[in-house]
Amino acid sequence: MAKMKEKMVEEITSREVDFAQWYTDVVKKADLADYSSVKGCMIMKPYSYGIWELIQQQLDRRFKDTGHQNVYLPMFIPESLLQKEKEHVEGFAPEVAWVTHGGSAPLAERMCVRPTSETLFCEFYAKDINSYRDLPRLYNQWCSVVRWEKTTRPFLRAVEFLWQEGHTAHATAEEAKQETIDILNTYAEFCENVLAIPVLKGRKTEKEKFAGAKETYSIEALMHDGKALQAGTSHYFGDGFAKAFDIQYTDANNTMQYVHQTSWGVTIRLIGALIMVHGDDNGLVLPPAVAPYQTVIVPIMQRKEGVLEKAREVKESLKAAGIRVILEDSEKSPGWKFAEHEMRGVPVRLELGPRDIENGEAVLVRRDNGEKLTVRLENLAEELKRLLSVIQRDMLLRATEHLQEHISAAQTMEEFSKKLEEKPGFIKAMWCGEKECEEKVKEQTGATSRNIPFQEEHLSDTCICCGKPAKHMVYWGKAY
RNA sequence: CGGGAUGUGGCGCAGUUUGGUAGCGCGCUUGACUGGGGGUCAAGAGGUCGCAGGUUCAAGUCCUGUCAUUCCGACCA
Repeated sequence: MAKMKEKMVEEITSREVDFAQWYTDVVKKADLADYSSVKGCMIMKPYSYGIWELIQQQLDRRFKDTGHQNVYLPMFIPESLLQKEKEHVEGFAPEVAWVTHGGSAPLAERMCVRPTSETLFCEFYAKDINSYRDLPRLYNQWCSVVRWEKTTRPFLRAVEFLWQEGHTAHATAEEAKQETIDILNTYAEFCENVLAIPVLKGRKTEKEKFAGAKETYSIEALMHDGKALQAGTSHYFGDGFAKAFDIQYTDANNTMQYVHQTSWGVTIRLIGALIMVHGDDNGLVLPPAVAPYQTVIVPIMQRKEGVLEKAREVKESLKAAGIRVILEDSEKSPGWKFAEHEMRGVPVRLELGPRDIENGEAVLVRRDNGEKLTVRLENLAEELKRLLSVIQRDMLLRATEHLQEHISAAQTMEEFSKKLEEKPGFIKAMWCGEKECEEKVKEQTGATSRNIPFQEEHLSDTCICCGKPAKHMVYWGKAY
């Protein structure tokens, strides 16, 4: 592969210099988001919303294919409803926004703006489910939620953010558990095949579990700077919520039974992950599957007769072939256009000038590695489709390689700290299962338990922290 | 929520130390020449300095408060 040329965009801080600054620079320069006057609430501009729409479409199709249906529930939750499940309230109460007035009149009961909708779904399910014939209920909703976070960052942590939340009710625990795992697998497959982001699947420790859940599973992704990002979660609730909200059904033997539930979600944080996994010093790099524009046509000497006409013709033919394409026909110089669309991460640039037209060719330039190739105009759509799928594949390969290279194992706390320092990433280490040790590891190394994989390796017999017999192998890492 | 930094045309900044009525670059508008890596020239438009008080003859500059952004921690998707 051709080596990417040196950094060509001065406005973007280099990743090596200051990764955090690089991130905010990319968010701005790639035209993804802007700030609003409310702290932590951002404006998703057309470009980032376009990415979100592609994420939505492709995830939604997966949900529908597995029998899920979309619904929409209210954004307000009366305080008494939120209070019904004890652990759940305790987890969310500190960060909810309260509505206290309707117009100028104080409300009899204050309501919170949903931080998540378990309680609303439960209230609904209690009415909606009567018989075993009503089960399973496989609902999902696309909406925004509000959590009054203290520090915020675009896409990674906002006060209001877009997400999908699936809420399902099942007749048996086994079925609900299966749903939890199925969804986790769907998320992982989606991340890899659509976002080109490899993830580690596993179960969360007690400490990191969702408020009110029996079990929480997550997919964890590794950012370019070696920090971990929880990219999605799937929870198994057992019948805890069902008992708190009295969600019962009559089974085939005419006896009352509690349902078993799950919930699961991914958010616009995935856009943050895309930025931090694939981006480089020239800006964003988007995998073709979620690029609002997969190709940008840059005409050269567009005022010369025939150039723009040909460019438009090419655009239409690519569009007809199902490729998302944009024609950059502004009066800006070609160099400006190159840089601009590099910042925005458009996977392929198509250069078309008088010389190319005369030769019946076009120049294609890959965003991910800078490689240039010349293709015949008559094969363009076909070649481009092939190239886009190659890019999609190469991006996943590169990210997978980066992930593999940044997973290490540690036997002692000293080794743990040293490895985390020298090569930030995931650290595999044994753990006794005690919360105290988890906290101690965090205190001493800054790393938290990310998850426990389904296939655990046996690294040693004892806990890395206390030396007592180990129960699990845990992936640890510094997290966003 | 604690610690640091910042807020001045659309964007990035200077001016604040020593109060005297706002400046630069980019961008924008119009025109011409250009065009294969952020073009050139010319002519224009655009801001009372985050917001609210206060001190003063006079505040971008000093004081108090507040809001927002950003970085580092603690909390979370």
